[in-house]
Parts: sequence; C-alpha cells; structure tokens
Amino acid sequence: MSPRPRSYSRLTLEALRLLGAQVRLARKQRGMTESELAERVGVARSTLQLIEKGDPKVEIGLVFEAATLAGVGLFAPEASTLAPLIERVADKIALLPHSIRRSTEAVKDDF
Amino acid sequence: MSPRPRSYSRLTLEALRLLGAQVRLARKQRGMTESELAERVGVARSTLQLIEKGDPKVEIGLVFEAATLAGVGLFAPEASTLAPLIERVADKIALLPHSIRRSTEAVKDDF
DNA sequence: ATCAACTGACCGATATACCGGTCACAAGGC
DNA sequence: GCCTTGTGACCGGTATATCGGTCAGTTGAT
Repeated sequence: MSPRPRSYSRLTLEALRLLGAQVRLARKQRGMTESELAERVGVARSTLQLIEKGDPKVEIGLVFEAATLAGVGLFAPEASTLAPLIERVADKIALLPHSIRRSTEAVKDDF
Repeated sequence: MSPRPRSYSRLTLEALRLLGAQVRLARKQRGMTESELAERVGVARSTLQLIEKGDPKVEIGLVFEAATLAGVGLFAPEASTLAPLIERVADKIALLPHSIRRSTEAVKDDF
C-alpha cells in the first residue's frame, strides 16, 4: 500500500556510480563477461548489471562481493585482511561513552 | 521454499564490518543517537543497527547514505563531489573493447 | 560479410529486507 | 541512590529485490 519513498544524497549516488564503474572496469580488465562474474558472485546477470550501474537498492554484500571477486580493493588496495583497520576503529569507539545522552535539552520554563 | 544460500568472502565481511564501525564511530563523535541518525537517513532504528553491525543484506544505498550523513568520507575524505573520479574510471573503460569475447576457447582437435 | 557471443533492457513470480513495535538491560545525569 | 534515555535483541507483516527468462541490438572474431 504505502510505498517506501527513498531519497539519496548526491554524494551517495556518486559513490555508488563510482563503485559500480570500478567493478565494471576491473571485470573487463580481467577479461570476464557479465555472466562469468555473475556466476562467480552467485547472482543473476540482471543483478550484476544493476551493481555495475550503481543501483542503490542492491544488497551491499552482493556489491562488495562482486568488487572483491573482480579485484577491486575495498578501503585498502591489495590488502589481504582489514582486521587491523577494524581494530583501530573499534579502539576509538571504546574510548567514547557507550550511550550518547542528549544534554538535557529541555528548556526549564519554571521561572 | 528454496532458500537463497549466500556466501561472502572474508574480505567482503571485513569491509562491511569496517564500514559499519566507521559509521558508528562518526555518529558517536557527532553526538548523535541511533534514533537520530536513523531518522535522518529515513530508516528504522533496527535497520541502522544492522548497518553498524556490517550486515550484508542491507540496501547499499541506505548504508552509503548513513555513512554520508554521519560524516564518513566514501572513497575521498571530505570530498564535495566524486565526479572527477567517476570520469577517470569511465575514460579507462572507454579504452577497452565494449564486449569481452572469450578467445575462441574451442580446442581445435582436427589433427 | 557472416555469425556466434556479449550486452542492454524488460518482466512476472517469489523469497526476503525493512518496518515499527516491544521487552529487558545498561548507563549516565541529577 | 534514582530515573530517564540510549542500546541490544527479537518478531510478524508487507512492500520489494532478486531471479531467470526473453528479445533486440551490437560487436568482434573469422
């Protein structure tokens, strides 16, 4: 009934298009057809086409997997693991308070 | 009936966890609650929790939007546009053949 | 020039991601 | 200490992403 209206910022759409283009480029450089990469990723060819177009409504896992199998380096080019990066961010998070409290915003109007 | 079995490579899962952690860190650094960021992004709080956990089955558009609104720089930190990067990749693609042909794989066994 | 192969686009069916609600617990301000 | 607020986790319903098929047009080898 009520459709789900979505809006994406320009930067988000650009990032999606860029990632999709990188997948496409990497796939061609490796001499793979759409069907080949799609099969490796485990998706239909139609889905891979959406990925390479930068469609926002695709599972992020599928997009990242396509990128990985095509040889696009996520975050770190040619890295075999991202564990150290994850740990670094986790440590930073640990330093902050567990729950963010809005500084009792209420305007006390008992004057 | 027939479930859709998915498998993700380790690198894909790590990249997802890293991105989720970055969103979580950026959100806290900006003093936003889960509900706040979720509302800004236009998703339910439960969905934002999946994003910050690095769940593979979330729309990539929502994840990128959360990252953008939280202040996580995608591809280029603090960039206002990714257009030049997109163009660079597009140019590279243009140099390659439009369709990838399997080099007549057939082993000619007419000996 | 021919022809197989790759690509672009579209579509109905169906498995499923997201919603939004609830509950329990943790934690930080007072 | 209290007590409000944020967080973690779970769940059924419903809108929808993905499949897998088809058709047409293009392209690149031979």
